[in-house]
Amino acid sequence: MEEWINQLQRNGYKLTRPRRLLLEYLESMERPFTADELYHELSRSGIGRATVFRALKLFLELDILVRVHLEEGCQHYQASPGFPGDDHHHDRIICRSCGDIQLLDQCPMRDDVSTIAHRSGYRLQGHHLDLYGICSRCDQKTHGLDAEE
Amino acid sequence: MEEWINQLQRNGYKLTRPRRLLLEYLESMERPFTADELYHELSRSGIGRATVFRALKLFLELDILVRVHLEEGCQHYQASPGFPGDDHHHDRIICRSCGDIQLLDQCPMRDDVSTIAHRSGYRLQGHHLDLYGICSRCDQKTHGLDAEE
DNA sequence: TTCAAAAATGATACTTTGTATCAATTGGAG
DNA sequence: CTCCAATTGATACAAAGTATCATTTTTGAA
Ligand SMILES: [Mn+2]
Ligand SMILES: [Mn+2]
Ligand SMILES: [Zn+2]
Ligand SMILES: [Zn+2]
Repeated sequence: MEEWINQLQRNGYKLTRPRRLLLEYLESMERPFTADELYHELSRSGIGRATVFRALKLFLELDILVRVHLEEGCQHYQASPGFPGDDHHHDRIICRSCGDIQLLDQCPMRDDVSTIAHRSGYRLQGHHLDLYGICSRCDQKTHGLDAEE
Repeated sequence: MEEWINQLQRNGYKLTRPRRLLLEYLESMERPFTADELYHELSRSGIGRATVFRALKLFLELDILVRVHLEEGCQHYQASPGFPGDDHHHDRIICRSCGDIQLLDQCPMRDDVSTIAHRSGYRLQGHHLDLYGICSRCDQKTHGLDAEE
């Protein structure tokens, strides 16, 4: 929270009432949410729809939020599990049951990715990786289902 | 094309005039396109907007198309560089300049991904990987830019 | 070849997600 | 405190996609 506020101000953005409310809500939400959810939750406080979308966009840029590409589309967001301002290299693991996201503590890419890319005629710049699975919490509830890989 | 039509009928879908036109267009398009582009191109032939979206969805499911998550959103599509009906494990490399997509000939994941996931408390089910870079064709045009990793 | 059932279509209206505009408000540097 | 750039909320709009439904096609069995 403090970190988020610093992140805002460090980049020259003002800490406004709407933004503070949004950050507070964010802090209390452990699970992914949609823009709509956020809006309906906070519109009581007088926050406008446009402001919600503006803030989401800004928070994504500042790495305060991450977007979760669930199957249905791109409309879910979650507080970034990483630290704002780090190198933006976020390999993630996402729970297919509850949507929870964790950052991987190490990049599971082989050392020769660059070579593999080069075989396809590409000069490699970066990657985006999402692992999918079941988190331990959900695993306990649902017990023994499909495994792959 | 033949393969695509088989893929449709094998799964019990009818080969209709709109679908044939869409597949023909698909075949002729090497670069990613949007639903809108597709619609405006084919609406002259009397194809409805809803049909275009229905077909896109179907073709994605049948692995005839892939969706490209370019920065702006999820709205681009391209003929699948893989074979319909294969194992659906498509690690890709995408050109940041022209949007071209190639499938990787091998999975660049380390052998111990599963273990890495387990350290985060997850039972691993699969992954989605996109490498980003510059294809050789674009590389020749734009010459010497930013490299990462 | 005909023909009926199921699948698919196109028109239309609607929803969701997001952006542009703009007058009114406010945060925060000085 | 004051002032101005940044931000806001309202409104209108656009893009992306879905639900409904009466009409048309496809296909396969007779
Ligand atoms: Mn990585
Ligand atoms: Mn892989
Ligand atoms: Zn979970
Ligand atoms: Zn290229």
